[in-house]
Amino acid sequence: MNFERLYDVLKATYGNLGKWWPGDKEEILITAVLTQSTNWKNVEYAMENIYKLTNKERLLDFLYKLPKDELANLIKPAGFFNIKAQRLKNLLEFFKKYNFDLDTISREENLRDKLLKIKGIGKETADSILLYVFEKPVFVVDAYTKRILNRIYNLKLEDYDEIQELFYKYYPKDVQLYQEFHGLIVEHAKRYCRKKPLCDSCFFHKCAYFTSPFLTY
DNA sequence: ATCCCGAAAT
DNA sequence: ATTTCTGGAT
Repeated sequence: MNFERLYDVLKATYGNLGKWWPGDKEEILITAVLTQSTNWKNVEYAMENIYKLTNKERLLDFLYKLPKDELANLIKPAGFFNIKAQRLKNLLEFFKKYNFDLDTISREENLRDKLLKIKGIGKETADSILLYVFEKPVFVVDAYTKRILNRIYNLKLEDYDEIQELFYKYYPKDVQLYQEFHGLIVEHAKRYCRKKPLCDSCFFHKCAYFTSPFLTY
């Protein structure tokens, strides 16, 4: 199967995921950190704890003012809570400089580089924020993306930027497309393309469009 | 390569 | 009981 058809096949399989990342912009900002190497259910538990003490309108300002150890206690179910509490503090400190005005931040030059300077915000988290919060046409690369490229196309790429360029080369820079594409990749990886792959029931295993000679699963 | 961490998924 | 989770820093 041609790489440029991957999106259509995934979409035909899993349907319309739309924006896929749940929550409003302020919420996505927080969950982008909480979900680092953590399953989504535990992120929901952490957000539930937070919303016992505040509401969506005051979310960012509330977390900014909350002492770090209290924040760590709230987000405990999300794991890595001490590190993530510090990372959220670092992130919120950056946003505080703009009075949490997302529209102003969105207009900043070299926003990706500015996000990457925040300790605890790596390429994947930065790009997730750019794509789902600021709605920039940035493709998010994650471990699932690497796994799927490896298993379906035998592309053993490790470099983040190189993988990102691959998607930019074959797909138009479109926010809706990238938002849904990343979601489709995650959903497919969670359901079938796991570390221990479920190839027997995987769609790609007997996909009529699949013609790669490098099928490894 | 290892640490950070709890909890779901298997 | 063990593995894995919408990573990043050291």
